[in-house]
Amino acid sequence: MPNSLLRTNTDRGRNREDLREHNLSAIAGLLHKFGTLSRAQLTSSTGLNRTTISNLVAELKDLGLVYESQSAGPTGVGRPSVMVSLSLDVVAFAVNTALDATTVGVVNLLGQVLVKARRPNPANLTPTMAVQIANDLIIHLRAKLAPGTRIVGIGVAIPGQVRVAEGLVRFAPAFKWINAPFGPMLHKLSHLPVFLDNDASLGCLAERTLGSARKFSNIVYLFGGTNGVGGGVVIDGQQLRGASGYASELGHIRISDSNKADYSGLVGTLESAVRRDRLLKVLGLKTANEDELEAAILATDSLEAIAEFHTQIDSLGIGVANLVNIFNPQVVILSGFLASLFKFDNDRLLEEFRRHTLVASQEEVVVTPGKLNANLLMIGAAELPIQQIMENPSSISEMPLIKGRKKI
Amino acid sequence: MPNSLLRTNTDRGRNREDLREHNLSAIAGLLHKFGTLSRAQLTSSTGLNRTTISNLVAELKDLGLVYESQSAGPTGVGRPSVMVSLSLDVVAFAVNTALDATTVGVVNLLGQVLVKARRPNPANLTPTMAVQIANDLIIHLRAKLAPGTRIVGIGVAIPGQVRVAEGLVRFAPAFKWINAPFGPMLHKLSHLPVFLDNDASLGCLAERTLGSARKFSNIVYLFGGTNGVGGGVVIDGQQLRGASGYASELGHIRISDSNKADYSGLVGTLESAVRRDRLLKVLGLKTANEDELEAAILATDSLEAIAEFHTQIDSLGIGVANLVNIFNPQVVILSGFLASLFKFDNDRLLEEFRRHTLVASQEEVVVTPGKLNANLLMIGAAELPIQQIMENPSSISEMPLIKGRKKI
DNA sequence: GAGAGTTTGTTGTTTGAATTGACAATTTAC
DNA sequence: GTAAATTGTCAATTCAAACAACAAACTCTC
Repeated sequence: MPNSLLRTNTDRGRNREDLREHNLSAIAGLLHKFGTLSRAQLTSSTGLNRTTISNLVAELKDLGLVYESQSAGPTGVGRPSVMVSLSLDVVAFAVNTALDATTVGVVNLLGQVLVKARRPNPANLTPTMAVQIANDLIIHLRAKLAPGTRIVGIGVAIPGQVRVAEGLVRFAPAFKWINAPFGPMLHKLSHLPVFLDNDASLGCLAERTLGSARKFSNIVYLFGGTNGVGGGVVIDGQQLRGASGYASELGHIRISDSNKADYSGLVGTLESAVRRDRLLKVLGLKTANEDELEAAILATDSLEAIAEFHTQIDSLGIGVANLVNIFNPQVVILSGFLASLFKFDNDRLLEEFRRHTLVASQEEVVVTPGKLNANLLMIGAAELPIQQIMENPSSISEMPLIKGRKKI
Repeated sequence: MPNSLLRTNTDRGRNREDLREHNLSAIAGLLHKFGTLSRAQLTSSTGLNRTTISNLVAELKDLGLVYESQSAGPTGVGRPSVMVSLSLDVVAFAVNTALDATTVGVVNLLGQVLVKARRPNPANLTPTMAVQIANDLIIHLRAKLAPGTRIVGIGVAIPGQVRVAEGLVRFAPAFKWINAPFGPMLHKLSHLPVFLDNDASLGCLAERTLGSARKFSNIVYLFGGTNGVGGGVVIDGQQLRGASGYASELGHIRISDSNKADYSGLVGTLESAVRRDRLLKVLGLKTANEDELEAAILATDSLEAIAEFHTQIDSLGIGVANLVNIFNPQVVILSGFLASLFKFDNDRLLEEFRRHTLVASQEEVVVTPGKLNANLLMIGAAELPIQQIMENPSSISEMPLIKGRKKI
């Protein structure tokens, strides 16, 4: 008897409905990646017939997911093709529950952050309080949405390990949460679909959607922040999540015999060797935001500081090398203060990286800093419900619509 | 304009033909995983209609990929369902080009190795010679195949890095090959579809098909052999290959500050710390096959040997921990002499592993030795062309068929 | 052991998503 | 201004899956 553990979606049969949904999804996905495309481009990209594209686009239009417009400039010989774009009236809420504050943003399908709201968190934040604050901010922002706006759900970035499928925060050291059912709780209050993921994984998703990884489908992403080093991995366009959703804990791979511990108590790890607090210390800073820290790193001429940079860069090089050997990605993105270290001396980092990788694996890899900063997690978190819609376009009709007379 | 780098198969539209092929593939895939299944089980597993299953199975039967039979025992209330099984007349060639010899086997869709042939390799084996030897053995075995047998292709296990999509051996240190187009060369001689992959990845594939990983779809596999430590990874049922096919070089992740080099010249890696030659040395052996080595490991009471085992086990524990943090798999399979070390003291290995993993990630992981030994690479290599057929069942009609009167 | 109840296989019919073919619309090239 | 090229649209066609109805083959009950 087939075991549920084993049954994957490739084993499931498909019917005509699935076929239709897949093709709608293919169009939505192309538009999400490339922005506006002509119906002719959709035809050649999907390999479907002109008539079919026409039909599918009409359905997406009825669903309110896309709109059509005349092509602007000259398009060459022949009748100009109709341009298709993702609707601007469809948005997702992005929630970032961080140590100091909760931020909620409204993000549209293009990844543009339309509005943000922020509220400081009290000390000893409990899951219940965090969910309450997030929901308050959502209600606040929701009231501002224009009539005709469709809400597709909530994406939440959590600094910790998340069981993605259940929306469970398995362990968040910053808050000392263990097994907090954040997703179901927020759903109960908001009555919206809620999706959770680890913050570093969402940073990766953001860079993939709008940042340095846009052109790639095999990506390793490393983020260095105040809570340590996290990571995200994309394999053939799919986010690596693992069996329970805990995968891509790239900061906790052991790279050294050292007994220095990281924020989770593991010794000799990448996170224990590449530390923001030690950078602040050698630079004589107490606190600094990302830009300030980077400016200080690039400006200093303290030998002690530079020695510390070198040590950390070497460790980072080893970490990157390990990940390249393991994943053979097209691109490695360094974000947060890791990007600053890279900018300080990228030659040194690349040299150390090359020294520890197999020749073949390092051939075509690009190591590059991240492009997004300010709204990184907003974009990444919003991407979770947005991806859901892209995979299942017709489900948008069940999502809440802001009522009232639509402005023209 | 859509960039070819970005266009994935999810962007491509599907038509009725694709739908049909997917459903044929779903049935073939289920049979490949579970062996014989009834039409009723296929109906519930795929979610398709009885009529449709009947129709699809009939087509697979016409293709010669499956056969039907009466159910043997009692099946409960109601009319007994017809049993469907994969045909026994469809085979693949498996080639293992190793340092000492080339082995070719004939493997059926059930993963059973029907015949094998082996020829010692000369010293300084060139790619041309290796391909020639493999093809000779294939011709030899092909002559023995019964009339009515369908050949679906050749799978080749290579000890080195392989650009899978092109069938190129990028680097094989054992033979000192660089950029050998093994796949195209063998195709030219044999006129059969040829698929190459790294040997450790194929070991993983074999354990997944018939061994310890059968029930899992998120797998980390580590193999220790005479050429060092290799690995394979399966994520949501898909083999990890990376951008070029070089991924899952798990032996070359750096875990220590040590300057000891591995077989590829990288220092401080898992492969440099867990070494078969040092095991042989402390055991006073010159050579040993897998079984002999394992027996010696489990039998010795030399304190020096045990100390070496402990050192290697600790390193292995760290390596496994890193991989669990990165991949969050359901199972970690240790194969080759790594399995012997595990059997020597699994408690020590598991303890070291747990000490270096995050609590959540280690929760449900099973660490276990591999189950297959003798025909590991035969099964894994054959799986490459077989998977191709499972994904594209109707393509089997273009594969060569042994002519003559079929025996009954 | 006969009949009720259950499950599966089969046949003819229906449904609907993609395709095809023909023609109209709109641009560029000469 | 006409030819060539490309795209949009409409009616008709195709065919894979589903549906409805019935036949077949089993178990269970009395």
